[in-house]
Amino acid sequence: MKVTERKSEIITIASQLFREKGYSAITMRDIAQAMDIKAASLYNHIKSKQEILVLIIIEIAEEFTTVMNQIVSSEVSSIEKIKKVIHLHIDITLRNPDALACLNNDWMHLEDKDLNYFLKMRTDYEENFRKIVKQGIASEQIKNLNQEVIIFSTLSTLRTLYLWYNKAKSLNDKVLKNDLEEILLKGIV
Amino acid sequence: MKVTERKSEIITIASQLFREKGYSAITMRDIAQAMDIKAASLYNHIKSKQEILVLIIIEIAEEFTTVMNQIVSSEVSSIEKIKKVIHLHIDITLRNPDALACLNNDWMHLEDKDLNYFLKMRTDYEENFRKIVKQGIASEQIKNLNQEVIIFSTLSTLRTLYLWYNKAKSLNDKVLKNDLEEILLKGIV
DNA sequence: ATAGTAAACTAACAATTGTTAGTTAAAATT
DNA sequence: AATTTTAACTAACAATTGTTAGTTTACTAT
Repeated sequence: MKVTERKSEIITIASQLFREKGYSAITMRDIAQAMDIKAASLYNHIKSKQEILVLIIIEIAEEFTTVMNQIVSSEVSSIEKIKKVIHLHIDITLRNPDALACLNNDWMHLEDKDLNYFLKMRTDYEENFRKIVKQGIASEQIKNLNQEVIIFSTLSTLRTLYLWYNKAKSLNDKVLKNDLEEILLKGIV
Repeated sequence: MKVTERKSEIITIASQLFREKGYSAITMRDIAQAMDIKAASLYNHIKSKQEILVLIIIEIAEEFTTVMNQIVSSEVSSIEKIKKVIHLHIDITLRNPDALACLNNDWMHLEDKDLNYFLKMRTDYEENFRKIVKQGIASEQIKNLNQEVIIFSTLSTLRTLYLWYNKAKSLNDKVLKNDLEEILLKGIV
């Protein structure tokens, strides 16, 4: 199933619009207008509004899943694994901030098997992260604080990176990675 | 302008529904059904769908604004101020997780002066937080890392606390405050 | 040149949207 | 007891929604 030029234009523009007002608030006419065509013309390229959402979200989710699996099964310390997770989020966010916003805010509008597939990936991702943290606490590389609090405080920051994209853009990619690592691992004090 | 019993019921139920699918995806008929009445009956209590959104969001935003102003002008160290900000977020989140989700996800559907008012409060809030961090760096209580990265990593976690409400609920309020303080200030390593 | 394809168009649809008007029944106030 | 208020109802509206059908236009391959 080849993704044509025009089709990926739709996905890009839809991501931007979905990001601004959410999937439900954006109409096919909005998307069409942003592309300077009529709403009906969109259907030459995509099969439904829902398909656009699926294409935006699932690809990103799969990338997270793939790389997280590699990280978990790699032979490095827990701390190094967490650093890799931080880099993963920064990389994807800088490359695709709108799609990430959409993934974060509109995943619940996925339907049927796409929704289930997404939720499975999300749960697995968190479970993998939990594994890393557990391992880190067991090996005393990570402080023995409440595990869930560690997980959510870290993931919260990583998942909402897209909100700070504009500031992050003006930052050097290296500085961002470095300072974020430092803050998430060693705190601000 | 007194808020009647029934009116606050609508606000509570609407918050829950908005949280699940977003403002745009929830219809007046959805809200009515959840209250076991007809959509038209809602208009005996509220003047529009938009008014519901305003009532949900603005009250919370004003509470953040008020308390943040108190914190900034209090005579304690930067670290103590940040601790107070952490407690502020935890307190409001535990008390009102649905409204907070709504504030985070649906603020862009506010209109005209309500939108401007909200954005002003949000900017001021961030500016106040920035002041605290600046002061902390200047007095060498806070590490000299990129200021914006410190701000966004902290606020990201605090703003999405509502996502972890269920886990947080099972936690002791004191433990949550303590561990979150520790993590945000001194890191996990 | 001819035929085929890609991608736009117009027109229209059935369903759903927020909201209003007018009515009714019960509760509260006079 | 009479009146007003509260809060529900039914019915309907005009606008907007995602989508389909059928048509047209221009480029591509034969």
